[in-house]
Amino acid sequence: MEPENKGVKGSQLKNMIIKRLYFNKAMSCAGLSDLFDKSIPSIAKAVNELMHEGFVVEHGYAPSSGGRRPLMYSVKANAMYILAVALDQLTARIQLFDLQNSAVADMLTFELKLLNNPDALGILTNQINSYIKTSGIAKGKVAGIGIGMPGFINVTEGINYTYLDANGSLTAYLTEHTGITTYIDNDSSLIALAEQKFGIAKAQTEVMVINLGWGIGLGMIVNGKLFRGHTGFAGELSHIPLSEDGSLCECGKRGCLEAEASMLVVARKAIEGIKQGRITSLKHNTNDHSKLMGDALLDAANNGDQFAIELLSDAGYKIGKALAILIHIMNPGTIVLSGRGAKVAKILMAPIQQALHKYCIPRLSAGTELLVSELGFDAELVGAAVLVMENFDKTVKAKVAKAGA
Amino acid sequence: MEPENKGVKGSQLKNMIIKRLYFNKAMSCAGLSDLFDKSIPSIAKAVNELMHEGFVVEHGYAPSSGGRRPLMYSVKANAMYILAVALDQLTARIQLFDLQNSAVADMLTFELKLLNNPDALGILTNQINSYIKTSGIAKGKVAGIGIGMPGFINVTEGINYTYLDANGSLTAYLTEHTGITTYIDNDSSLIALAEQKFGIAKAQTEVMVINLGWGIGLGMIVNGKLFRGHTGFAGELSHIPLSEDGSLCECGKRGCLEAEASMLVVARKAIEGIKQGRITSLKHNTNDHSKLMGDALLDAANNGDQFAIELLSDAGYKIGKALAILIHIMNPGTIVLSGRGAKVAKILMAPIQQALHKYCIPRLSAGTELLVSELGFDAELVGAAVLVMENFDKTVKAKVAKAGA
DNA sequence: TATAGTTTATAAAAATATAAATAAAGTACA
DNA sequence: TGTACTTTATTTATATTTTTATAAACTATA
Repeated sequence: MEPENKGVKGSQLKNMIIKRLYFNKAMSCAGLSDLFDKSIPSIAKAVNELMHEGFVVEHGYAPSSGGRRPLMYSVKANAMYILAVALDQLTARIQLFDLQNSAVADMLTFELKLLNNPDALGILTNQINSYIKTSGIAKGKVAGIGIGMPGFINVTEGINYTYLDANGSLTAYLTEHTGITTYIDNDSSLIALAEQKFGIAKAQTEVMVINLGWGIGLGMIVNGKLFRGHTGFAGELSHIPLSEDGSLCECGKRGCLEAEASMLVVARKAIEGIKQGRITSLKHNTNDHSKLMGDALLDAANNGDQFAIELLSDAGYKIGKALAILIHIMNPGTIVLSGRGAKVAKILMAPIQQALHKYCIPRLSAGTELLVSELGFDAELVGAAVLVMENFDKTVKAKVAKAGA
Repeated sequence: MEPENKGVKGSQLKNMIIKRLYFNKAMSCAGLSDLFDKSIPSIAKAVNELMHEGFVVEHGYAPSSGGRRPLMYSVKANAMYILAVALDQLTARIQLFDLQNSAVADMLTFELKLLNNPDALGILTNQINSYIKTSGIAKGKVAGIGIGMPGFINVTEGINYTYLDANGSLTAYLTEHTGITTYIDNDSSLIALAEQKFGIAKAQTEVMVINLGWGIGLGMIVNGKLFRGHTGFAGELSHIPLSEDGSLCECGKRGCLEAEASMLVVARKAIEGIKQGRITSLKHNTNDHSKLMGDALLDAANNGDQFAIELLSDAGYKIGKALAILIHIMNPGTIVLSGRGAKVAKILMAPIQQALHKYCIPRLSAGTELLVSELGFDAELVGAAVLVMENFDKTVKAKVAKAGA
């Protein structure tokens, strides 16, 4: 009936090629042929069409590997754009990227309280719309919106059961009110995705990414893909029973990692210590609010404050014990320390390694590399952009407005 | 050059269909078309060829779902056979199955010590060859040999680094000396595979299978597939740090699950208890050997012996604590208690559930079903057969001798 | 510096798979 | 009981994809 449905299969191959060229810098027809298990003529045809449509450009010749040099192709950076959104409990960040993950507009940061805030969704929608308008980029050229946020999320339905109640699917709501296909996922999952696609764990297939925030999150890459478990709760590292006699956790149990080693708990310990007269540069920080103290504490530790380092080392050892358990079960190739706390990761490394030596079978810990994120605080935004392109080959919808020369 | 290479793609589709019909009892052309994303004519052609070749037979009409009833097809049971081998430290089992997993020859059981036994591989090879000969089945009709065994195994290379040194690839050796393509895998992994394909966890995608043997093994099904981790050590549940002050484990650490709750440890505790004069029916069992005591203990518990039940309950509670950790990290849909100890699983269930209540976040344990294996001791053999058919679509080799009417 | 061997690219012919049309066999409901 | 709607199966014409052959560009080696 509809003529635009013709050749859906062919256009799917083209979408797969765009997606691949987004993740890899450049590829040859031969490489794509191997990857997709399609003949070289088929790939060449699709690539040529994509060039004419303005999505792909030639990228020069790669060095020979013993024969004729392959002509490389890469995606045209400004053929499409991706809107990335990163939310935490209090703050929202919005950033527009091109297809080479370069920012094409200044990042927008604004306060957005998620908990018990019925206005939050409306504010977010307006901010997204006005941000795109200000950027001067046509909506038709935005491939999608990716959103990372805390809470328990049903990815396929696009529902966050904890925050931003949209009376149904949050992504459906945003897709309708922005005119751009929207995807959401858990913040820790997106950080993991970013680290595996563009970060320190690039191309690794078994990666555990620790999101050191106010809580302790875990994003799991299993078999090269995000793993969420049967009901979406996988990676609840923060509430495994670590010790019998630990302090009481908000979840009602004792000895949880989060109740012993999260940045929030460390900050509270700092406040307590100061009240009891501990000598520390944090003393001058009269602020009694845990989260502000947390930020101050991280900086103090990096500046050599002994009390701050002591508190972090204690937390690190406990994190290490949890990682030992994780290594035994998952045998990951890589563990990445990421998130807000990544900036003190170097201080955490020593006690973590110490705990791994004590609690890990050597042949197991030997197979796992412990690394610190280089993306840092940007990881969640990058992950949100990745989320959009991860879904790009599944989009059956009409392709983004023709790219033009 | 070689004409038999022609149509490899088409024959691969046919192998995929045979594999699918091995796992599902019967399927229609429409169903296969959906599954493989191929057109119905393509599937119909392949199915008809397979019928003429004697691999597939009609299986009657399925009930209508609102339209014309689909004609179902199933694999011809005696078109091919599978040789399954299950090894533990001391005993070997060999069994020949048809494509409907029915035994077509009596099971062969014989002593085979794996540790420090240079003759083991030769004996096993001879036993396999003579078993097939005795069965009267032509070697050309055996699709493959699947072997499950303890030890650290490199599946792709077919090497067991712990036992049965073949001076290289064990599977290559056996393939050469039997003339039948051979595959090996870890015993716990194969038990998991069996439970997911033909056991209590059929068609589940996130399954953790506990192999309650002399040690405590874990086979992991993630995303519907066996998961082995980055270097093949995933699922080392038995050596995670459970408590700070537990007894010393063979691995050199303290508080490991295996040192607290394995059947071997429970048996040792029983021997000790008897020496200290505990009242128990096991008293009459003068045997001081842990493994024999273990078997006696399982039976005594099932017969209501209070001392045996007490020991097992204690072990069960510790296993439950470990499962709580596993649930937090993996969020599996199903946990199956399988292996040698499965016959006392009902006794273990109560203390395990008790531990889960104590150590698990409710919304997590609510998503996981705890089940007892129905395959029992046969699981490893079934898993070994499954292993062969799992690889059936990857076989590029000349197909098994024509099935004939 | 030839020569043989690789790898990549392109154009034609050949093989293959799919969509569309049609038929067959059933359900659901007025 | 008949009509409309589904689902499955088969045939044919069409479209697509892959071989195959050929050429081009480069490496390695005698």
